[in-house]
Amino acid sequence: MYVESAMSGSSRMASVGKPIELAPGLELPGFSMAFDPNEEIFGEEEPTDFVYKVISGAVRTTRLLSDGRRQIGAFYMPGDVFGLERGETHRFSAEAIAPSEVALVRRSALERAAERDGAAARKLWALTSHELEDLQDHMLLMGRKNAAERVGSFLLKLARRGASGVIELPMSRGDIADHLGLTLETVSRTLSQMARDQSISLPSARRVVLRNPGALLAA
Amino acid sequence: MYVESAMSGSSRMASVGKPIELAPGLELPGFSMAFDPNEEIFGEEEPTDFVYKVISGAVRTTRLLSDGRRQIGAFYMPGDVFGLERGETHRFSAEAIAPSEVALVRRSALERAAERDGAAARKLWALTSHELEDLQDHMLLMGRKNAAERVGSFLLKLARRGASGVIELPMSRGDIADHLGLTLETVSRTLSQMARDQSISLPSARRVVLRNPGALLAA
DNA sequence: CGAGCGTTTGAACAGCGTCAAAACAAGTGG
DNA sequence: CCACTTGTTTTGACGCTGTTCAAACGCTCG
Repeated sequence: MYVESAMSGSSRMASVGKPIELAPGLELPGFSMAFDPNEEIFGEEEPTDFVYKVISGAVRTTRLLSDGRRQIGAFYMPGDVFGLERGETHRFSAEAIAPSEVALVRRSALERAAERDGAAARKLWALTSHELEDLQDHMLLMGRKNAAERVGSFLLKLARRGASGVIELPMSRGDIADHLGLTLETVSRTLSQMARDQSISLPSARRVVLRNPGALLAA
Repeated sequence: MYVESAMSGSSRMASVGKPIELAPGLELPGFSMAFDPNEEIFGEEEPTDFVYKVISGAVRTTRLLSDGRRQIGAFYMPGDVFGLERGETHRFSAEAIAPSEVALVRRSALERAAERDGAAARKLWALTSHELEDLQDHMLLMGRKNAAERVGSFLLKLARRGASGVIELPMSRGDIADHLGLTLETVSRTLSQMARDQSISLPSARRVVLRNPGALLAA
């Protein structure tokens, strides 16, 4: 969808002018919207009019090759900011994975804040920088790790944000596969194998408990 | 090597206090150094005291897994800035590929400039942002493209910067492989195949001429 | 001319992908 | 409450792409 056209009169806008905290100490006026699973939040090539933050639910950013092959750039969980780009148009599309509430801040508001306030500018740079660091880790994963190492690294990364030892997976096997550069069958097989090895347990398909995190470690 | 310790009295410092143009309209005082092929410019975990710019030659940034598997993050050609990170220590090491001259600018000088001048801060953000975009393309390449598509994309990207149709490769097959997530044998075989198909010609191992760029295109 | 790398090529192998089917979970309507 | 539908996950059998191991080739530079 294209937000500009959906904005006026949409019943899905939860509120307007609410302060949104994009980073610690960086609050800007914005509003929030609700999205259903698989609903597009913004599309590739659309203008970068907004910056987004996940309030609840989960979001994926995706990129497609002309023949349909898909790469998921990242998953965003509550508190994460996404869609911050310097160019005029998005290079990824973003979709809700689960029912999600997403906060939107106008890019123009952001730019004015960065103009006025050096500290705000630095915080925005930090957001981009952090995304870059994540991607650098991911590049090593995709370039040089095997299937078990990829899935293991993915689980460990998820575990790091969730405080408890139980990981709730909002995304499907196919989403994980398209994020890790594998097929959904390989992801499923790898998880089954890890469960057989007692490295994890799988109380249900979307729930993982780490039993032996060390066994998932690669480098 | 660790520059701080090598700086005083080094005969390799070509000059001091020279103005270095990190981005169009962003000049900062710095100095330049010469590096031999395979010589380390900075190491993983070293403090991020400098930002670097290739004057001549070529540079690679690399990351290692504990068992020696290597991922090359990017190749930097004359005019490119590298080593700009927000954290206190580098997440990659950098080595010269060919005999190279590299300009160094103190990070502290950079930070003072960004503090004073909003435009300078924005240019630094743009550098990080551009690196992020490159990496996003690379992620799609590594996650979803086959060997021929990876090598093809790599050649097309190199061709885009060199104005002429002839590409000079400063890096080895092994370097290309570690950048694309392949083995050096696969890179070599793929290039040979492309030459057989008349998509390229290989006047020498380190020189590629694009004969049919369209055939290299993937998506 | 010979030594030492880097590159090319070959043959066998393995990891992951593809295709297919069955099992499972969740929601819907009778 | 159960039968049915739909989408997701698991599992199996097989094949291909890219890796591994190995040898030959060809630059480049003493």
